[in-house]
Amino acid sequence: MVTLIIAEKPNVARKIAYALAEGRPVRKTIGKVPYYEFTRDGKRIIVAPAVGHLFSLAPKTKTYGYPVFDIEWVPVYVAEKGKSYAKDYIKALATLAKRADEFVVACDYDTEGEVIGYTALKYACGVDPSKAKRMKFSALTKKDLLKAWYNLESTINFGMADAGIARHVLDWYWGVNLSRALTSAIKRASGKWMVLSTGRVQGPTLKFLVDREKEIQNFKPTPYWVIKMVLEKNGQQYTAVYEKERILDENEAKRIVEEAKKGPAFVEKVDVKQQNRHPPVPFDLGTLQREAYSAFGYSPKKTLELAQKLYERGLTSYPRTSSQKLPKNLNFRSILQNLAKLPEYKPFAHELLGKERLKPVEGKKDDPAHPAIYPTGELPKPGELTKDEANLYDLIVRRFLALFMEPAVREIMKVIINSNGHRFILSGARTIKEGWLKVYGKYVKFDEAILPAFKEGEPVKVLQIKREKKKTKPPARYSPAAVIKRMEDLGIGTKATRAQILETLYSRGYIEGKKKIKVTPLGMRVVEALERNVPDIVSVELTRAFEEKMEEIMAGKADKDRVIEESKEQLIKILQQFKEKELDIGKVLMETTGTGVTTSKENAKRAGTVKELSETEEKDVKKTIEKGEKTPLVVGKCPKCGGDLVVRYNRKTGKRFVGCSNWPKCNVTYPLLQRGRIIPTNKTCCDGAPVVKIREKGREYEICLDMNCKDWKKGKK
DNA sequence: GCAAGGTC
Repeated sequence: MVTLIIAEKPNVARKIAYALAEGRPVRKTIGKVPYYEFTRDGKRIIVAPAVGHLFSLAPKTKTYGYPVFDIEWVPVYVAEKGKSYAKDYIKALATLAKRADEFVVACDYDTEGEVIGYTALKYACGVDPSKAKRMKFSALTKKDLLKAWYNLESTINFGMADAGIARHVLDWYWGVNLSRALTSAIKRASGKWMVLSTGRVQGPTLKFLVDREKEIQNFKPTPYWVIKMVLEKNGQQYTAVYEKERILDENEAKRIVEEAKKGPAFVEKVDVKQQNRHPPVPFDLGTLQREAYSAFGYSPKKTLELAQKLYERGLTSYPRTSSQKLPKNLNFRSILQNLAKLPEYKPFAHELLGKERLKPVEGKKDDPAHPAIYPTGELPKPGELTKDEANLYDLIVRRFLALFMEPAVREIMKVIINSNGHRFILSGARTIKEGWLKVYGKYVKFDEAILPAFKEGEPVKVLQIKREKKKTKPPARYSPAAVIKRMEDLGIGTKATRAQILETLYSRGYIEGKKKIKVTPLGMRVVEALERNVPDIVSVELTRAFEEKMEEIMAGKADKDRVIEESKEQLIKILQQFKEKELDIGKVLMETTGTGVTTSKENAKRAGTVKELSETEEKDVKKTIEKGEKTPLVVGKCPKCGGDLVVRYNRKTGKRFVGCSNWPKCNVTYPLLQRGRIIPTNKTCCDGAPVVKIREKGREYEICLDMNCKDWKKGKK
């Protein structure tokens, strides 16, 4: 009797073997693939790894046309270039399977893990997946793994496997067919062979970049005035700003300056507050990618590659994680003792080792498969790391050290100066206790604006009061790190794929610019063509729909094959229509000459149907505004233009929503629940989105108006 | 030669 345990990856196979073995497991290899042999309770056990997906979907016949739905599972190295390493792993599993009579899947307990286990059993081991058992664990500790071993599930989770398989097939159907359709369209119009692509994640990602591009192209700067007061105290000059930060009317600005100049100016109020700033949370991959971008300018892809290298050298933990929590049983002291051997970390590590209790801060996000990224305590040898690797290592180590340190204390000072009835605000801020900034201040900067002491009622020596003309600025272009964040917020892609998908958009020629991403005319046209003909593929709703289907399959409420069949029927219709218009679509895609600057109206015109809808909608909103709702309810400030966010009603549907008072100059809107009374709260959440209180019969709750808010469900309590 | 998802 020999049991073969299949792990998701080599590193996990090793951990499982060491956890389950009585004594030391024996490490052996087949080719380059390591596996482990040992006994437990008299039972002979082998643990062998997959390396992620060993099998992938591929068309049965090698034709280049579309639609194509006839696909099958093949080894990854057959379907994709550069995956030859997988060959040895499949071979090793096949060999070991011959020696085994019992099979246990021990991949990550999620849909992808279930697919990895299922396909490995079926296609590498040549066994019936329904004969295999399942080890189910959420941490790779000895305790958890032993518990999982003694409480084996009698089968793998077929609901999960089916949901995962459906996800693979649906992504393939939509992505490959529409990519072929786009490629074919441009070929027919231009005669040129040029690979175009789209998919469930690429589509919406390119779409939000295009939306931003259009906002920038259509942006009309409006002038505004800022009034400043230059004053002197103890021989030093300071600048206070008028309480209303933006004045849209020049005459009003002039008047305020003239009146304020008359004086006398005195200190009306001094407000000094202390604020605790807690250390930042442990790194999940997305947060690390953003921080490395802001600290070193590394692209998300580069950061993942560097983190992978550090992980392979054993210096830091597994990087593809969405957790912001450290393992509960991690030996913090021993890691700190090791880090103390490096002179740059010695003082911080020693300070922490002097503490009685080491309690790191943790973030909200969690990941069943892996903890947050932390230094293992293994140290790099001198000269072992490249400059980039050393930078990232330093970032990870300092973040780790910061987690255990005291909060920083900031003093925030606000001096209100009154001059002839007009108020100016002089703001100061300084760090009065460094806390964790000692170790991490290198990577995060707080403003230091130190003010002298002011007394309420004291006269102020004003040197100058002036108005400055400014212009509103268009919204900023996305950086690669900001794209990853937006994808995270939208819930598209995964921590391991987002960076790669962004690279794909670059390589297709849809976007350009290393730090400030600009959509190329081609990228604009691709979104136009898709929006007009296959709006689903540029909408995040496709992901939502897939997720719903997968939930149903997992719960046994839907049948995998039925779901696949429905998607196929839907696609057949879409692709047929696309094919009929292929030449025209190709011509649109070719219109990539000129400045690339088009108005949204022009784009809408080109895109056809979109135009009609949006114009009537626009009119409706306009009428609603013109009609003048009686003093609309203000629920907050517009995060984009500073206007008022007010409750509005769609004329046609009567439904309420929140919009910016500067419409149509500003297009910020938020959806609103249709029930209950709206009560403003003065609070904001996601990127300045207002939080409102909803009062219904018998209950009330606060809610962030950003639908993608992570606390949405929680806030609803 | 196209997707998105694992992992090296």
